[in-house]
Amino acid sequence: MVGIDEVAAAAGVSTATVSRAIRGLPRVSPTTRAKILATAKELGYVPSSAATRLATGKTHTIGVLAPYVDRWFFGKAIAGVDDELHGKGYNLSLFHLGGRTEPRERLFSRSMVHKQIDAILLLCMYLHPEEIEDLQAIEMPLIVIGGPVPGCPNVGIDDYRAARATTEHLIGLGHRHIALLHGQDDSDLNFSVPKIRVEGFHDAVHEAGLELDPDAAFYGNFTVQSGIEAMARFLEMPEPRPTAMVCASDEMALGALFEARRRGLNVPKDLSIVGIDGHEMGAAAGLTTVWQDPMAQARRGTQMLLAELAGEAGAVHSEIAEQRLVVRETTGPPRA
Amino acid sequence: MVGIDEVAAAAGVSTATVSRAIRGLPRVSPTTRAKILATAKELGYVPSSAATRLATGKTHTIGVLAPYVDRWFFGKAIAGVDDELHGKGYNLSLFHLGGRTEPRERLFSRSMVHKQIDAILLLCMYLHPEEIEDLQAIEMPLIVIGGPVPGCPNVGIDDYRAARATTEHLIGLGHRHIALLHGQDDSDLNFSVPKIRVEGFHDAVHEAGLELDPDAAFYGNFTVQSGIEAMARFLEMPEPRPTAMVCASDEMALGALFEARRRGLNVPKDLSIVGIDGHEMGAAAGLTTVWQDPMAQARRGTQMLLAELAGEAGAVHSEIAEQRLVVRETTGPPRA
DNA sequence: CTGAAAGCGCTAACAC
DNA sequence: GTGTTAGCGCTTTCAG
Repeated sequence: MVGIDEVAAAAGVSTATVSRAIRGLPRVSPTTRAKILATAKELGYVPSSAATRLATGKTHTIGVLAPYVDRWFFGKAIAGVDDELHGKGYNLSLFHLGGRTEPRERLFSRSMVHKQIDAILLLCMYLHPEEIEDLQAIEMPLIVIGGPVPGCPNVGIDDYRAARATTEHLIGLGHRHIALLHGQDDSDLNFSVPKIRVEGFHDAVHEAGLELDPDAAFYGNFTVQSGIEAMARFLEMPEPRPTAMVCASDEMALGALFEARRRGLNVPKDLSIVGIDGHEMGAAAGLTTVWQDPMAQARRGTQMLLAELAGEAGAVHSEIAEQRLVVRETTGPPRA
Repeated sequence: MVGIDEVAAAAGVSTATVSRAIRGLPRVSPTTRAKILATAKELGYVPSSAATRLATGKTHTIGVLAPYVDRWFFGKAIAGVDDELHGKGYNLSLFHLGGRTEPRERLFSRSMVHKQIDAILLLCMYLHPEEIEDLQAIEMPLIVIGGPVPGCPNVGIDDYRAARATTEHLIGLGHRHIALLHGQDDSDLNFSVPKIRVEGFHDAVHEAGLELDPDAAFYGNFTVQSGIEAMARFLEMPEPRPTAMVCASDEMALGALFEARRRGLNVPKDLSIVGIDGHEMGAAAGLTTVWQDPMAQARRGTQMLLAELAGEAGAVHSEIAEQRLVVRETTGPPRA
C-alpha cells in the first residue's frame, strides 16, 4: 500500500507538501502541486482514512440511526441522506437499532458511535428514556427526521395536522362514524408520532360534533400485515359498522384495503380508507392519503448537519416539512 | 476524551496491559484484568476506533454497495446484513452507487473503499466493465447478493428456474399466449438477472410448443410505476390479447395488477398476472409469485464474509438460495 | 504476567 | 512556498 512518504519521495518534496497539495490547501506552488498530483495518481496513492481520522479527529462519516431499513419511510430517508452525502466526501454509517418492541435487540448508547462519526441523523423511532438521555448528552450535531424526540431538533411533517386532514376529509364527505387504525401501543410513551396522529383524529372528530367510538379503534404496528389483521377485526364488528377508516400509515391502509376487497367490500362505496405517507404502492392502488417526502426531509436534515460541521453554528434546527392531502379513489361519500 | 493511558495510569499498569485486558487477550492475570475493566468503565473509556484502525489495519466495518436502498430487495438485504453484524462488533458502511441508468451518478472504484472497509457485499446491480474489473482486482473478501456478476462469488436464487416456474405455472393453467414484462434494456449487458429471467421464460414457452409473441414483450425498470405503464401499453394491444403476463418482479407485477383492475379487467379471469420476489404487498394483494428471501441471502453472504475475515480461507463461495412458487389469487385458467 | 518502546500514516505548527 | 518535527491513540514485538 503506497503511502504519503513514497509519493513525497517520488515527487522530490516533503510529506507535508504532498498533504497540502492533495487536499487542495493553499501554500503550494501550482507547479509542485501538479507534479505531486501526477505522481500520486501514477502511484495509485489513496490516503489512509484511518491515519487521517487519527490525526484530525474528524471521521468524515455521518451516522444514521434507524429502527428499520426495509420499510418505506426509512428506506426513502436513508436514500435521501446518501444523496446528500454523495460527492461531498462523506461516508454513511448505518446503525440499525432494532424495532420498537421490547426487549430491543440493540440499544443506543453513546459509546456505540463514539469517535466513529461526526454527526448523527436519527430516524424517527421509539426510544427508551436512557437512550434519549444519552442522545441529548452527545457531543455532536444531531437531527431527527420524522417524529419529535424531546429536546432534539427535528425535521418532519406536522403529524397532528396530517391526521386532522385525513379525518376532516372524511367528515367533509359525510362520514359520521369513523374507525381508526393507529400504530400506538402502551409501550410507546416516548414515541410521539402515533400519539400525535391520534390526537389530530380525536380533535377533528370532536370538533365536528361527532362521537368517538372506542370499539372502532384498532392497533397496528405500521406493517401491511397489521393492516390486514386490523381489517379482519373490523369486519367482526356488529353492523352498522363505521363507514370509513383512517390509518396512521399507507402500509397499514393498503393492508386494510386489500383485505377489505378480498372480503368482498366495495371501497369506497362500502368503506372509505385513507392513509398517511405517500407510498408508491398507494398511488398505484388509488389510495387517498396525506403525502409526505421523507427523502427530502432526510436530505434537508443532512444539509443542516453538514453545514454545522462546516462551522456554521446553529445550522441545525427544527423545520416543518411539506405535506399534502391527495384524494384518490379509496374515499368517497358513505352509502346513503 | 479519556484515552488508554489515563486508564493505565489510574489502574497502575501499562497501556499494553490495558490493551490486552480490554480486548480479552490472554497473558493478563484475572485480578489485574478485573481492576482494569473496572477503572475503564468508571472513567467511561471507549477505545478510539481511528487509532485501532491505524494500528491494526482492520476497520471492522463491512461495506455494502447498493444501487438503491428504497426498494424491496435492497432494503431487505441491507437489513439482513445488519442483523448479522449485530453484536459482532462490526459496522456497516453504505455505499449507494446510483441506479443503473447512464450516466451513473457514482461509479464504483477501488479507491472509494480503500482502507475504509474489510470486506464488501455487493447488492445485485448493473455494473460497467471497468467497475467489474476494479471489483475483481480488489484485495478483500467479496460476495455479491442477488445476481451473478462475472467472476465473483454470489448467493441468490436461480433466476432461470424462477422465471421458468412462473411461466410453466401459467402454461399448466392452460394459457397459450403469454405476455412478458421484464426489466432488461439495451444497456444491461452486464446485469444478467433480467436476461436470465427472460431466457427462462423463452425456454419454457418454446418447450411447451408455443410461440413467442414479440409484441407482447414489455420493458420496465422494476418499479411499480413501470408496471402501471406497461399495463397501459398492454391494453392498447389489439384483441385477442395474451391471457396472462409474467413480470420480472413483484413491484412491477403489482403496478400492472392495480392498473389492470382500474381499467376494469378481472384478474385472474380476464388476465392472470404473476411476479417474482415475495413482496409483502404482493402477499396482501394476493399476487402469485416466486418467493425468495433476500434478507436470508444477505445474512448468509455476511456470514461468509465474517468467516473469511476470521481466517477461514474459502469461506466465501457461491450458493443457490431458496425459492418457491406461491400460487395465490392472480392466476387462474384463461377464460374459455 | 507485565512494561518499554517503536511504529501505524497522516496532519499541523512552526521554522526556514 | 516548503521542510521538520511532533504528535493523534492504540497495538505489538521483545525484554524482563
